[in-house]
Amino acid sequence: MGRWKPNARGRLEQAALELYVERGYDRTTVAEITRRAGLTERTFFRHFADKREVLFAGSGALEELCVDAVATAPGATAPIDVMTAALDTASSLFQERGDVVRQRQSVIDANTELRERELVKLASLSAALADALRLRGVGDLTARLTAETGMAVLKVAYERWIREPDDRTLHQHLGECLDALRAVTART
Amino acid sequence: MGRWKPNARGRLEQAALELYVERGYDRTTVAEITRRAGLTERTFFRHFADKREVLFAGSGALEELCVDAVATAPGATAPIDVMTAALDTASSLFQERGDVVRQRQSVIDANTELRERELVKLASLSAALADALRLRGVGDLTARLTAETGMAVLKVAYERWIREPDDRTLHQHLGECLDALRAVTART
Amino acid sequence: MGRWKPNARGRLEQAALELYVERGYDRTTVAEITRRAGLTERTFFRHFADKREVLFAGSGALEELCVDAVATAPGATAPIDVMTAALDTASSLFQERGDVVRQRQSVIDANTELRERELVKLASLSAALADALRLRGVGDLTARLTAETGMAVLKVAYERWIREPDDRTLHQHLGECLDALRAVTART
Amino acid sequence: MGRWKPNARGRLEQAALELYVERGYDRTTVAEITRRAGLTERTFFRHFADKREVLFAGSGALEELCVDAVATAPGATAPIDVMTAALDTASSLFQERGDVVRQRQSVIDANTELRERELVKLASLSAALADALRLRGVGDLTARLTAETGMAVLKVAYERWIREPDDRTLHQHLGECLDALRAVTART
DNA sequence: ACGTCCGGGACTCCCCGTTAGT
DNA sequence: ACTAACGGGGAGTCCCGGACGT
Repeated sequence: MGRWKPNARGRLEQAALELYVERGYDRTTVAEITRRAGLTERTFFRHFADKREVLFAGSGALEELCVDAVATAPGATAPIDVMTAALDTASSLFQERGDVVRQRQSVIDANTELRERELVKLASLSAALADALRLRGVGDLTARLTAETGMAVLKVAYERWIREPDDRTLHQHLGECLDALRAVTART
Repeated sequence: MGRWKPNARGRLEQAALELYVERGYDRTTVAEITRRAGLTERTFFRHFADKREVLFAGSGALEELCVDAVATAPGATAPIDVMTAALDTASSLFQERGDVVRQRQSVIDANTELRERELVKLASLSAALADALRLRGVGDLTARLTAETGMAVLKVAYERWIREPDDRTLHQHLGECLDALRAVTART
Repeated sequence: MGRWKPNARGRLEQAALELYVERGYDRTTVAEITRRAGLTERTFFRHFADKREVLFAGSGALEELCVDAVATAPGATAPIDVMTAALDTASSLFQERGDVVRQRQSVIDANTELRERELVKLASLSAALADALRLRGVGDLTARLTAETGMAVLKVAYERWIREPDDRTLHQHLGECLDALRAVTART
Repeated sequence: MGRWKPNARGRLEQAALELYVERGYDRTTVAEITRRAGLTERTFFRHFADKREVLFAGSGALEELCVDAVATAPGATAPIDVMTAALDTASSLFQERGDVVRQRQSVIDANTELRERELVKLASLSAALADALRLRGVGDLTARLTAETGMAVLKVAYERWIREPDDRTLHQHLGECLDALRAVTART
C-alpha cells in the first residue's frame, strides 16, 4: 500500500467541481483545488493538462461510446440514422445524471474559456464520428456533413433540454430538432 | 502631432502574423511581437484582449456583414435561403484574399489554442445569425437550427476549399455542400 | 512618486545575499528572498535572469572597467603588460571591499552551481578582453592566449589572496603569480 | 536474463545526443529522451546526475588519462613539459573521433548551460592535474599555474582545431599555442 | 495613447523521494 | 539491482491586468 490516500485524480475532480460551483471558475486557483484535495499543484498538472480539462475528463468516454454506436450500427443503415443512433447513446448518458450535468453546464456557461474547451470537445467528437462513418464506407463529404449536422442537432437539443425544465427528455428534444432540421433543408 | 509613430494596432497585427508564420504561434512571445513593432507589452494588451485575438480582429466585421445580409434579404425568402445568402457574402470576403486567408489558416490549424478561438468565433457568428433570423420572424428552433446548419456547411466547404487547390471557388463548394446536406437529411 | 518603495533591485540583492549567508544558497528559495524584500517572485525574475545571477550583478561593471583599461593603455604597451594593467584595475576593485568580497566568495565556494556561474563570468571576461586586445591590433591567437593567461593568473592570485589572510595585497599576489608563470614557461 | 533490454545507460546517451542534435538541447525534455530510449524519467536520473551530465559522461576517463600521463612522466621532466605530455594524451583522444567530437561540441556551443558544465569539467581537470603535479613534488604555486596555463592552451588550441577545418592536427595546434604563449610571456 | 513598475496565476520542467514489483 | 508508478518541491517562463505618470 502506498503512502498516499488513493484516488488522487478523483479527489482533484471533486474538489475542482466544488470550488468552481462555490466561487466560480476564474476565482478558483489551482492551488486552492489541490489544497482541498490534499495534494500539490504539480500533481494536478500531472493528471490534467490544464485547469479546464478537469471538467472534461469524461468526454473521452462519451466519444468512445458514440464512435462505437456508429461502428456497430446495422450495415444498411443510412448515415443520418447511424448518427441518430450515436446521439441517442450520448443522450441517455446525459439523461441519467441530469442534476450533475446541469450543475456542470452552469459552470461552463458562466465562463468563456470553458465554453471554448467545450466547443473543442464537440469538434473532436465530430471528427471522430466522421472517421467512424468513413470506416463504414460513407464518402468523405457525406461523412463530414453528417457528423457536423449531428453536432448541430445535439447542440440545439441539449441547450433546450437544459434550459427548459419541462418533462421532455433529451431524446425527445433530439427527435424534434431532427424533424425541424428536415423542414429547414427540405426542397421547396 | 503625437510623440509616437502612428498605427500601433496595425503594426502589432503585422508583427504578430509575421512571427506566428516564421516560428509558430506558441514559440512566439508577446514580448517579441511588441519588440518587433517597437512598442511595449502593455500596449499589446490594450489593443487586443489576448495573444490570440490579434489573429481574429477582422472577425467582427465578417459577422456584421453576414448579419446584414440576413437582415436585408427579401421578406419572403425561406430561412435556408437567407442563410445561403449570408454565407455567400462571407465567401466572397475570403475568396478575394485567398493567399492571406490560407496563410492565416495554416497558423491557426497548427495550434489548438487558436482552433479554440476560431470555434468561439464561429459560435458567435452562429448566435448572431440566429438572432438576425429571429428578427425576421423566424421561430426560435428553426432560427437556431438554420444558423447551426449554416455553420456546418461553412466549415466543411471552407475546409475543402482550403485543402483542395483546384479551381473551384468557395461559392461552388458551398453549393455542393448544401446539396450534399440535403441528400443526407432527405426522408427516405 | 510611485506606490512602491524604491530600489526594488537593491533590496532583492541585499535580501538574497543575507539569506545565502544565513542558511546557504540551496536552502534559500526565491520566495523567501522576495518575501524579505517585500516583493513577489515575479519581480525577482524581472531583475535577475535566475537565482544565481543576483550574486553576479556587479560583474558586468567589472568587465567594463577591465575592457576600458585595455582600450586606454598606451599604444606601445606589450599585450601581457596591457593585460596586467587590466588585472590591476580589477584587483583594486576587490581590494577596496575585501570583507564583502570574502563573504560573497564563501557563498560561491560552498555551492557548485554558483561556481559554474563564476566560471562563466570569467570566460565572458576573457572573451571581452581578447576582443579589446584585437581592437588594439593584436593578432587573434596572441589576443586569446593573453586573455586566457590573464584569467589563469587572476584565478590563482585571487584564490591565494582570499585563502591566505596575511598582509599581501591582491596586487602583490598578481605580481608573484606573473613571475611564477614566467618561470614556468621560460625556455630551458 | 533480465526482463529489460540491456545497456540502459548507453541507450540514454545515444537518445539524448540524437535529440540534442535534432532539436537543440533546451528544446529537448528528459521525458522525450527516455521515451525514445524506452525507459522512464526516473531511470535517467539514476544514471546521470542531471540533464547535462549525459554529454559529459566520458570526461572522467579523460581526466584519469591525463592525470596518469602526469604521474608517469620521467622524474626529471620540467612541469611545463609534463603538462604538455598530458595535453598530448588528451589530444589523441579527441583526434581519433573527430566527427563525434565536433558534433558534440556544436551542441555544447549552442547552449549556455552546457558551456557552464564544460567549464566546470575543465576546472576539475585543472585541479586534478595540479594535484598530480604536487604529487611529483612541484610546489603549490607552480603546480596551479602550470595546470591553469595548460587549460588555457588546451582551450585555445581545441577551439581553433574545431573551427578551422584544415589539415592541422590538434597536436600541432597545441604546439603552436604553446609557442605563442611563450612569446607572450617572454621578458622583453 | 503610450511607457513603467509590479502583482498574480497558469503551466512546464528538472530533479528527488518512496514504494512495490520482478 | 533495476524498473515502474506516484507524488513532492522549487525554478523559471509566459500571459495578462492594475495603478500611476507623461
